Amino acid sequence: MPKQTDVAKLAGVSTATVSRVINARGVVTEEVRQRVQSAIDALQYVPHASARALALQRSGTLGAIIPTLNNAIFAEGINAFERAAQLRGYTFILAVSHEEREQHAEQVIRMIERGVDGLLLVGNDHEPVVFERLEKAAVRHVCTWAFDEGARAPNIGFDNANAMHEVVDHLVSLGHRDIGVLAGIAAHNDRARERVHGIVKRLNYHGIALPASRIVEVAYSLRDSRRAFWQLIDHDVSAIICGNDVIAQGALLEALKMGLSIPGDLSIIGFDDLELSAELYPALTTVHVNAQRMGERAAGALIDAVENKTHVLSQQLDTHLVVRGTTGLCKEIDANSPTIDLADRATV
Amino acid sequence: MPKQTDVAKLAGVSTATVSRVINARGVVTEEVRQRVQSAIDALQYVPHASARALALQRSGTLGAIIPTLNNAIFAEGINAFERAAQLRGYTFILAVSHEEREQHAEQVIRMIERGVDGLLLVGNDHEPVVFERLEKAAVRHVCTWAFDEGARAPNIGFDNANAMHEVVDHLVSLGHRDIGVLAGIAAHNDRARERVHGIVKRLNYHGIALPASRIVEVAYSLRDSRRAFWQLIDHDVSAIICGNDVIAQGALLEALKMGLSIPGDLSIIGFDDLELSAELYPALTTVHVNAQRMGERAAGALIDAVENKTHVLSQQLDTHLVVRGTTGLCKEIDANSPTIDLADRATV
DNA sequence: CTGAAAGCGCTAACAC
DNA sequence: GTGTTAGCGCTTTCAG
Repeated sequence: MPKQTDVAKLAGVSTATVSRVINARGVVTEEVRQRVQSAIDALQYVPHASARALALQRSGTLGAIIPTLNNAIFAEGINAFERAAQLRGYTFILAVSHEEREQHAEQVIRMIERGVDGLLLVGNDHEPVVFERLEKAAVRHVCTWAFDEGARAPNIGFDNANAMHEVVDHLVSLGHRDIGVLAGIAAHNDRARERVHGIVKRLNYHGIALPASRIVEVAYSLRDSRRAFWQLIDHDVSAIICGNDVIAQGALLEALKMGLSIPGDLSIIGFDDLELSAELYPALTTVHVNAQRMGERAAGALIDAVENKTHVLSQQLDTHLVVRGTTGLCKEIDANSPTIDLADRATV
Repeated sequence: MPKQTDVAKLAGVSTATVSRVINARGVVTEEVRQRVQSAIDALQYVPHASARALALQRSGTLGAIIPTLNNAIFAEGINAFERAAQLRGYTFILAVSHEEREQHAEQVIRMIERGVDGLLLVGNDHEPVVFERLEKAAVRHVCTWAFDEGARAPNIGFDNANAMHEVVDHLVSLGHRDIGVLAGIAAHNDRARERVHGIVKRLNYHGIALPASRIVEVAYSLRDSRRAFWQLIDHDVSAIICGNDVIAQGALLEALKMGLSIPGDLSIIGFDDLELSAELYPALTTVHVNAQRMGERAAGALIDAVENKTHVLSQQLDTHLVVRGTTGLCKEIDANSPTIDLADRATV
């Protein structure tokens, strides 16, 4: 592989000049610039990023550590993050933790080794050592998919608990009182915990209890969700709130398969608003999350902080309920009995 | 950030010794090893990957350039590729081309700059300059999602054309003669082209023509697929072969919505066998592709070649038709007329 | 405007 | 066994 010296020799200049041309810094005669450029083209010279990173003490890379790519919502966010990074000239390094806790701290260290300029993490639930290392190494980082006031690191995401308020309000206004939850696995996952917490809190606000037996934890997969659905159905619920759309899709598919009429017999609500959710029949009522924007914002915030030598700023994104075809009036409500008017209390 | 010199000083040894301890090469007294290790822990020393790469002339990274992450099949393959890379100690660099042709050659150069030890590409349809650069830089690479004898670079994937043979045979054996195709966009996409080519060839083998009007190109999205579905339906087909499962899911959803009975009125076949396809009702008949294995194999082959200083070996993976609920007898076939017996010709 | 030279942090001979 | 030293390819003062 040709190196800068080769280009310099061929162009009859010093390596310093070649460097100036490549990085468009300092001033170089147009004539020299062209000579260098020709040499670069002729040799198909490609600069050596590691050498550059070593001299510059900046790698020009952004990293991300995510739980999995096998969930469309993460894939979408990462897709956008990568694109934004690329547009601003940064290379993207990805690590998938595959939900394995031990991997995580290890992966953060790998990212520090690689000298990433900025790092995206998912959620706020990370071991303290993770933040210590990151701070010590002065690697800017941002926790996404969550927005908590008390978080140790900057957050770019939404309030998972609050997002559930309108979900609960919606169901309650339709007369539902017996509500079940098909939640994501809570361990090491603050998003899943916060969502359940938000549901409990808001039901409580409406004077409705949520017995533990009506909360079932399930992995984010269609198959697991279909199986878990049965555990809940036994508990005589008229509506199910799901930890995300994959779970909701599983529940919907299973409900339809067992011959239930949706939303006649049962209401179902998801979270994420995946492309598919709008296309199913009936289309899924769910909470819309703009993962693409979150990815773009995270990349932008990280890069801004790096280039302006400032701190990463938190940003709260919003979510909103998209009412579609899987939620309807609770059939156990007598049509003549007064339905609760939420107008005076439902606003947050 | 502490560097090797700091560790060396604190442990009272030379940097060479520190290096030996870290890389577990050469021999070091157990006592010294421990002293160095303590120093590393005390300082929370993290080696500098760029400096290492520069000295070693190997980066310890693997790269991948893919069209998008917003298609579960790529996400799955990349997820597996990353995992395999990580398990063998390699860092993963990802670039998404977002289907933009110009980006592509540029991205390959970025990968070379980063000094990736191995690179995964999707399909064989890349500009010659891409291969030239890669060969010149001696970066091992592999083209996935395809297996073509004549390909310039090593392939780890399946034969897209051949995969369609059993699809066609299946439909023909069910009596279908009026077949439509909802194909992926052919431009810059050899996989999409090969699939259509395989269909045409096999139909031809059965003496069935496929008029151009019955081939509709469509982007890989549910929404586009639903729209395109109408163009095909006008052409009076009894079965539709889709470029992938996303397209097939869109077609299925739209068909059900318009009140068609599936497979009674229309048969539909997909490609990829996404998790969802098995869960829909009726479940989708489709071609199973093991993207996870493909990702693992690609990473393994790349790393083997790098570490053994050999060439990357091609591997052909197989696909197979999974017959589920969206394909059935062609209703236009008179039940009494002799159905064609394929037993003697259907084997490839 | 351009060149010379030092140094980024690490590894690999080669001495000792 | 362990230390010394010379780069790996690039950028960046500092002279000129």
